[in-house]
Amino acid sequence: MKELAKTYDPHGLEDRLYQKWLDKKYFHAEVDESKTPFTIVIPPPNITGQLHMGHALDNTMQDILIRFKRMQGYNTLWQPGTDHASIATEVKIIETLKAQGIDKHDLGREKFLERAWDWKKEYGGRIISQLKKMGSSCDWDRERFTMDEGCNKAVTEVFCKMHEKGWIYKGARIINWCPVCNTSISDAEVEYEEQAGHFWHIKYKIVGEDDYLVFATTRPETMLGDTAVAVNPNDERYTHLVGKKLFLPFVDREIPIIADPYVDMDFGTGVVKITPAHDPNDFLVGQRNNLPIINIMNDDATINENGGKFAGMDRYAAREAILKELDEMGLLVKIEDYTHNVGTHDRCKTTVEPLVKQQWFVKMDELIKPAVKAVKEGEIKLVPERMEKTYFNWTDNIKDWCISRQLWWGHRIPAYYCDECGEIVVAKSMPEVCPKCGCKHFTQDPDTLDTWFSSALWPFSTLGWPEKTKDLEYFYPTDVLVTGYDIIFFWVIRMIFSGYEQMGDKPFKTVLFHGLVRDSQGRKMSKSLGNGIDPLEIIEKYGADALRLTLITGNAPGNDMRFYYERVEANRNFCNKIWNASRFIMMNMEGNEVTVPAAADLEPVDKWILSKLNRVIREVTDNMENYELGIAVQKVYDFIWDELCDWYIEMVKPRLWAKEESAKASRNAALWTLKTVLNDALKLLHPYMPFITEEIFCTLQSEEESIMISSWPKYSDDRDFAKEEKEIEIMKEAVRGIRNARTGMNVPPSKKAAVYVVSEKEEMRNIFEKGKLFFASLASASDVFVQSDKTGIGEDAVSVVIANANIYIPLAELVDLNAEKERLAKEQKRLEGELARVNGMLSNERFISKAPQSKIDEEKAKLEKYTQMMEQVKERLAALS
RNA sequence: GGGGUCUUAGCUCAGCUGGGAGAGCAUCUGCCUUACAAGCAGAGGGUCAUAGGUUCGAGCCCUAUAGGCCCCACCA
Repeated sequence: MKELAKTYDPHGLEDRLYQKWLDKKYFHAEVDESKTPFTIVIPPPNITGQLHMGHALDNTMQDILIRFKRMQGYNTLWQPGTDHASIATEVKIIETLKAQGIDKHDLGREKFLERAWDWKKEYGGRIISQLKKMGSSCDWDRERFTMDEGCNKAVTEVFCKMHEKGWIYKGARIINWCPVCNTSISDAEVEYEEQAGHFWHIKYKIVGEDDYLVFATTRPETMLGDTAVAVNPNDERYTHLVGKKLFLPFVDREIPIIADPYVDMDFGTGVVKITPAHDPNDFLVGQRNNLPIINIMNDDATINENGGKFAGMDRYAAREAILKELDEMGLLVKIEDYTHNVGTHDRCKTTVEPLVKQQWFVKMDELIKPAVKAVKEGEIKLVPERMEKTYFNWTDNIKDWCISRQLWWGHRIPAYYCDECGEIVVAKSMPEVCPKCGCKHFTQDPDTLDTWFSSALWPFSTLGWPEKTKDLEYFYPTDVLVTGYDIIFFWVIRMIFSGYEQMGDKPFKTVLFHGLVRDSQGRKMSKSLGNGIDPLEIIEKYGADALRLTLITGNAPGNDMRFYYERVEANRNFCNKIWNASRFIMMNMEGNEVTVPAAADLEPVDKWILSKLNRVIREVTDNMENYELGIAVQKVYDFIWDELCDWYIEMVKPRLWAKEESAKASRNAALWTLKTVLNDALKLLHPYMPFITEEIFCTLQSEEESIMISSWPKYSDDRDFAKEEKEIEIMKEAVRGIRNARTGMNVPPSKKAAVYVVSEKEEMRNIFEKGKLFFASLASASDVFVQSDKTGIGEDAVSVVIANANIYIPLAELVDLNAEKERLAKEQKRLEGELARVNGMLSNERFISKAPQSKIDEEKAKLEKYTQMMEQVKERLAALS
């Protein structure tokens, strides 16, 4: 047998085992009709990205599920890949170019894209290698990219199909514009941020009258684009003015006073200036009232030619200039401080400018219906369930999705414009002839698609769609999607409606959400704060298993968690604990051929631990099936550390030490039990801690080639030993009592003493008789005497009361009678409390009549036990006084 | 404005369908007991935010209140 090193050192070991798994192709999945598939598609990380704690958590969860199901015998596929992340990547490349003094536009589209692909080559692989460090068992042979040939094909296919259906259209709508990134963005990409601003009260002169109309605005520069001023139709203050005109300064335009219900009479002056080109609400008012739309801004948010003398100024400079002039003209009535929410671009934090522009949109009203139905009817399950509220909140207020981006890195929109007549042709490739004018020259739409357009197709595009592949037929729909709740709108919903629309079926059965990993102070980890913790550093220092365990324990699905080094350390210590326990077991197996013991050779302790393990297997499996990953691993942790290491191994030591021939069968039974329990415990732990479990497993039994393809342990009725479990729990209680009493008396562990177990019940005497050997060792006893009365025991002994037995430790020279009385008095008080509680319950008639019988029986048993113990304590106290 | 979520031991958090409050870390006391001091044995520490309600029984279910966090919408 191989030997394990003396302390656990993850270095070297992790890379070696990961390479072994790769070499053996354990991660690879092929269609196999004889097996049930279990599929997870990875949320593709951005090629700009480095592995951060969020990825670490996300991928650990996926790997746990995949490894669990693989061991259960499913044909598991974890489909990996990366995302081109159009805007994020483009921004990064522009930055790099800028550092070299190159402007994107000078470089030109083609050269720029060459650079982008270079970038992909250089950094696309980085995150993948980092995922491997985590132990992720993805099928790397199937690695995909959102802009590879297959995904491109899927994107084009979807675009054309949906356009044909009329669900993708081009139109001039008000969209969110980022003047820094120079592109439109979707509603989901706008982040609202509270900012201190001002509320400027301005007045316009009423045409033909000597009067003015006062209104307030937070963005005075947009006045250049005003095409009306609105009041509420029910506002009697202004009814007489509706239909009249106002004079708009600077641009010398007369604009109407209109009535529209959008205006809130109680807010401000009850008058709103209407700028249809630069405000979403105003745009709607404009549509209702047929107002002209006057765009006053260029793409970089400077004022355009429609802004008269302010043309060319930046939006904020124009604001200052306009205010100054209005003030000079006496039109600025007052300035209020005002805090309001300002929309910013989530990527660059620039204040977005609502603009009216021609863009491509996805019509959402019909598309969303199956996605709503699926979640409502439980076809798709969200874990935790409360995420459904968030989901429906979005679907209930869905707006059309602006999908065109004025970027270069991404899927170019398959729309072609006839150079002659401007006819738009949407097609999979450049059309030959214009259907309208017969011309043969086309120009493709320069815009690209929102990066989420392609990731929405990820669950089926990666399996070969639009081709009807076997993979698609076999692995789709996938089983679980694991992701953060922060991208539920961006990605989860869009995958769901895309799945139903393109595949006619859900993309996955369950969505398992996790929260954010925060720093120890609860702050988001971010570059600007510099509080990010690099998972690779943690792996370097503590090992991937310790990191994985830290990310999974002590937090519930969908909840944010804080990251503490102390917790990683504690989990590293657990690694060491398993390592050493395994080392101990193997040391003792050395030179012994361990065989399956005869049933009669198994001692009660052996049955006790087997029975405990059996239950842990059932519970852990249940928890994992229900995605309670943290609870599950906590149970394995407790089982290994508390039951196996702190109790069972200690109980079994004397049997392992015994060298006489007559003890051989017992030693073999102990060794077999140790090996069996360790083996199954390792299996239960493997999904969480793949490296250490593999290393030990392979050392422990050379006949199996890897734990990751071994079978998941199963609960078995044959391993349910209720009687032995009870017996050993009684002995544990006795041991604890003795240790407690000894500590209370300040007896050092080195000081051994005889222990007398006195019980009138033969059953009790048998239990202790059978466990005498380990009982002596655990209770620091020089000798253990099991007897039915107090023969040979002096009164000056420490006594420990357990149900149906009294344990005496004669330590004449050490016993302080007063302390002993005090200890017993304390015990008496505790029992009094217990009895009061039990009696209270049992004397409550409504409890007796309404509580289930099992609960009543339970309480009755307790009453009996405590009554009996109380008698003994009283007796003992009487004897001492 | 709408919705969600949290408030449990000094700290960070678990606690599944209601049936005697748990973990890790920290603190205190003993132990280098031949797997492990990254360890072992023990101890202290909680009116489970507050107030009501449902129930034989509430940390868990319902209502209200207070405070924290988050999401969505956004009154110009």
